Amino acid sequence: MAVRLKDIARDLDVSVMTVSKALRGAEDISEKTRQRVLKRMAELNYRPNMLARGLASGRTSIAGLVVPDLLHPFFAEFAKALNGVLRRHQYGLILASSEEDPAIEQEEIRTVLARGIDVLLIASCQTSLKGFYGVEDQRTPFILVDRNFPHLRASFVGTDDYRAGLLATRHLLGTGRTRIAHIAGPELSPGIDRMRGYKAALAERRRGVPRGYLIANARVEEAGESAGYRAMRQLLRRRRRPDAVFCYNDLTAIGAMEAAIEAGLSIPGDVGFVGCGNLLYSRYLRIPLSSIDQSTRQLGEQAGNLALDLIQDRGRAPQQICLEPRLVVRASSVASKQSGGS
Amino acid sequence: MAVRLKDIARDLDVSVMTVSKALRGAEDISEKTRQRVLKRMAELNYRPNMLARGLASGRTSIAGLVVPDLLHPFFAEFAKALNGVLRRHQYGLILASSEEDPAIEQEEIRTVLARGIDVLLIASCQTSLKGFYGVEDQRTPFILVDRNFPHLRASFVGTDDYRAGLLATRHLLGTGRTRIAHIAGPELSPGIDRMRGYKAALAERRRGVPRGYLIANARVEEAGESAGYRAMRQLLRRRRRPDAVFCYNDLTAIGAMEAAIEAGLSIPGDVGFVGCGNLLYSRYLRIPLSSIDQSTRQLGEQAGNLALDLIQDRGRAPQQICLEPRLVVRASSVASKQSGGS
DNA sequence: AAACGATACTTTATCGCTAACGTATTTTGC
DNA sequence: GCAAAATACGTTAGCGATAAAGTATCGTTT
Repeated sequence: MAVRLKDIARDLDVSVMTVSKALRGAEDISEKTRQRVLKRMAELNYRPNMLARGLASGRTSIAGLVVPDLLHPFFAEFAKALNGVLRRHQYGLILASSEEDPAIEQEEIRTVLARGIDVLLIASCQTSLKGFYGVEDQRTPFILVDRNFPHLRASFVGTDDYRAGLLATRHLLGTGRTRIAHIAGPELSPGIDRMRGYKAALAERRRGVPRGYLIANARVEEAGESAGYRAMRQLLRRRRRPDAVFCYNDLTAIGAMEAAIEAGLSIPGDVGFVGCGNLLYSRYLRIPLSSIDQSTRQLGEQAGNLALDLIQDRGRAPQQICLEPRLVVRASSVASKQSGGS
Repeated sequence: MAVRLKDIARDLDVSVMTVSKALRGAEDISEKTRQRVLKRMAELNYRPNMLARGLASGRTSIAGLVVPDLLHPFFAEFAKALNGVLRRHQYGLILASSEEDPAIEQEEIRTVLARGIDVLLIASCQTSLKGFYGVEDQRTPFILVDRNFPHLRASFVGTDDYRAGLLATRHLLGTGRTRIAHIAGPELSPGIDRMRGYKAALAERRRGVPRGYLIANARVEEAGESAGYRAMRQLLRRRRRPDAVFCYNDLTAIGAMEAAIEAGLSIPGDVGFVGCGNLLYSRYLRIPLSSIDQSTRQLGEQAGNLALDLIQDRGRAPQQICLEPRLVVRASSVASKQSGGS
């Protein structure tokens, strides 16, 4: 079996407690004994049993992350950055996916909590706060990621989605488009706020949303491209077809552009597109996609740092971190541009 | 605090052990008592403390996964599928990334092992077996994923990479190409085997590898596209430039195609490309990419099932699961095709 | 009716580690 | 030179669960 404190204690003829203290750098240990202990630990390749430590100390050095979809590049990138921060602080990451299903999400939350995680990060797909009761009355600190609940006084790390919608739509207006449609996301904060931004940008020009130009698509997350494809087909059936579309995210935009190309339209000539998320691959697409960059990596890093802070100081007030979105212009919205941005 | 067995035992005036047995469906409990216990558990929303259970029973219901890069769509897709299988069996997943660094990998392996995982899945970036000593002499069963060590008698789940290279290169030969280059991957089993397949396909036509047509790129994984870009630039400097390139993976191919387009070449007219991995986005690229599909999702599912099997039956002999690769032809290699495959 | 076995629990002893307190031994102050 | 304080270690008592073995209670068998 694995080496235990007990083994080292026996070897050195000291108590288990002395070894434990030396390991964790406690104060009341002589330098000499500590060195003896550490030496022996190195020889035996000792690693503390984290289950036992967690059970005894109440801290596991594990963070839990619950996302709707691991495969979605946004969450993959987020998870990677988060994991990097955690690793550097000797923290582990236990991962769960809700598959965009509120019921699974609740179950997964309970499961990871039962594993004694020190902090929970969650990109929730709950449409109401109801589903959050389980988390709230736990002692475990938690951070909402990407999707916020306006009336929940909780920590949040995400994008200013209202501004994202604003920037995207302003950009399309700025390129002279007049009939701008929006393929909206699910009814969670990002989708709602991006739509609000879209409407606000139109309102700045004293415009409203043209009838039938707002496509709601509750299940857009699950099948980004195909939902985008279907939504675009719907838009193309309008009497006056739009000359630009702001899409909830890049995957949606990919599908929407496919539909446009299939219908024989030229991009960005006949119709311009802007997505959101600025996925790694968006620049390599058939028509490089203009997008709103969310600084996903920074989001992951900030979330990691906040998580560590919350563990350190349980009493700390919830903190809201909202990164500024940034427009990246590529060929899908502006003719002259071959490619651009990062 | 959370509800414990002790609380339920007190409420029902039975011993903790009785409650524990009722919970786990042991035989020597009366139906009546079991129902009483389960009822009370439901009322109190009881969840067993998995740390305590793990410590006492030696089984944590957690699998560990160590990958080189979470962001790489192959591993993201694999992880998603794996996680799906595990979730359905009430297993958790603890995730670690080696960032393609053998030293970090070893550290992460030790870390996850110290957390008492029941099984380890690992896509290793060790170039030699040396780094595997730590895993081998543990009791924890493990599965090699994607990257195999030929002389290690261990379980493996991955692709027949030799055949992948063969299929890709045969396809390019079949479209009448005569000067086929290869941008190779790192010196791990997939890279080595795909290259072997490439050479074998050429040999079938009594051809060798033209001088300078084989670009080795040790660090290709870390920065797929930029490495592919650089490699292609190198190929374009040859006196006779290649008329086709088989790329180690799709990311490499994306970068390589960028370089070709930048050099004013037409794809697939002047030069054809085939990648490997068939990423979700490969069909939406500027020029839809022909690729070798690895059935990544199935890989994840099979790995999950094998992992569960290994936990059930520790003595079981190592099993090697090698899925058949499948060619997906798109516009990057054949002019007429607009798009194809799935 | 004694013996047996099945049934349905309970008791005891860990799992490996840590928090909190306890106790020798040395150092310090005056 | 003696008490108080500091130093360095040890003891005890869990954390919340489970494995293994122990014990009442009962119906059955012969």
